[in-house]
Amino acid sequence: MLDVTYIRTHAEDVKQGMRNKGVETPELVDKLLETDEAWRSLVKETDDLRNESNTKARKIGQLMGQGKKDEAQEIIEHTSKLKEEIKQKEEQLDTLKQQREELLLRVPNVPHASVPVGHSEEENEVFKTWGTPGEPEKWQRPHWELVEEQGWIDFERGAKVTGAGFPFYVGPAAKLQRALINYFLNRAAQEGYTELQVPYFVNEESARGTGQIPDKEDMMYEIPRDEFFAIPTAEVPVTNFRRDEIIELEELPLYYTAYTPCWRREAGSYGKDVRGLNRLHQFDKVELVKMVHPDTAYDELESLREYAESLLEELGIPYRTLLMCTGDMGFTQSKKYDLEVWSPAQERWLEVSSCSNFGSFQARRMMLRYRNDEGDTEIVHTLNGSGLALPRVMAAILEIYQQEDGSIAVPEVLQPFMGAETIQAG
RNA sequence: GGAGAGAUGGCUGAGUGGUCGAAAGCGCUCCCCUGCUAAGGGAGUAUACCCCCAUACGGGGUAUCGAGGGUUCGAAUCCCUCUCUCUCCGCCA
Repeated sequence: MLDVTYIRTHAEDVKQGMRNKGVETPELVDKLLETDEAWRSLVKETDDLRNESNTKARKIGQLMGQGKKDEAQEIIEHTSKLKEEIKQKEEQLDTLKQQREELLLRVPNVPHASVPVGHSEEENEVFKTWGTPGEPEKWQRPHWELVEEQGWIDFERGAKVTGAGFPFYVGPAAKLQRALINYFLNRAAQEGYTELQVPYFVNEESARGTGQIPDKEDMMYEIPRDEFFAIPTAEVPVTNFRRDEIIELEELPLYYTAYTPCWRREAGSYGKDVRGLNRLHQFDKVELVKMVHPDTAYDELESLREYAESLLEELGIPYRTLLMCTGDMGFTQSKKYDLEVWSPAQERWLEVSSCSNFGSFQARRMMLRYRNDEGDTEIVHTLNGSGLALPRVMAAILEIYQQEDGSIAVPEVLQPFMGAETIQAG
């Protein structure tokens, strides 16, 4: 959610941002400002009436205290019309306020000046490439074939027990996954992130806070009986962790990390894109969240990106970093990088991390604030990134570190966690 | 799951229909006093929104005492619904 005052004073920038992102129509801004104007004048009228009513009530109280019942009674008789008026105004006010809110929620975040303008993923900028995306060896197999043959990941039994996209990881694959989680969490701790263990279900307010509702509620699994949502990413509980709080200046910046499973309905996905570990309904991820001073937000985005990149470099996985163009970056972000690893068997890039700056967009909706030098409250800026999403990293390892006999050379940094240098093929 | 108690400002905690956005204490900030320390005195100290004035400062108003609704001229205080917390019992990793 953007600041209305900002929209009022920078209407043209906001409209241009919308055009660049290709969402909604700029007329939305005009309609919003109109509604806002109407709402504000009605607030004034209503508050004035309420003031009158309060003044009278106070007067009555005084008179009663002095035992002047008759005089009090006289005033009381004159209040019924006022009461009715207030009630009417309040109803109108409710409607307008709601309209204003709805319009406001539909205005996307404005892209940062450094973001390339574009309409589709083709116009994303390759920001960085690391390592050599290799040609597949003739014996090198896609990860899904290998894991099925070796019994390391059991998609079929997962489908039996729950459904498609809910695999079992068995033996060495389960251990490899745990090794990655531990590695990522330990590295995040070194980097200054505070580790959180979080609820895996959230209520509607939290989903609203990070913007899954009203925009993307179809992505989430719902537990209607208890009115919970299964988290689609740890971003939701972690960012909401400090919702409705005022953070002292000295506390900033706050870095949080959490490992969680993530559940996504991924409605409408099928075909070869979702084979194996490419896309699942349940997957594991280590998430990174930053709450920072507005002045440092874009620097924090760079360091977040660099940190996520360093994980892939330490694992020896070739990757590239994309700077997302305006049309491909999403509603809530002002700037976003995607990290993609190379899958040699599929000869394609797979997204394993997305690092975003939301500016004040999320925090405003959550009333996540800090107290500045002057003691005034201001909205915190939030960022997040994956550090990293597990399945595709695992897929990359299973392919890149695959040896001719089907065994897997364990990346050096994971060996302490695995207690072995190789995962033997059976 | 059953029975009961409760939810007030950064914290503790008063307040059961009228001048209460809320006593008091603690904490915090500024000032004064004392040669440092301790003690003491004074002032200030919630959040959001609207309006005026004005790009600083300032002034006025509205709302908020867990949330939402209701009664009343007037609600922290009375009524209803919900949420959460605590105690006891049951169950349980």
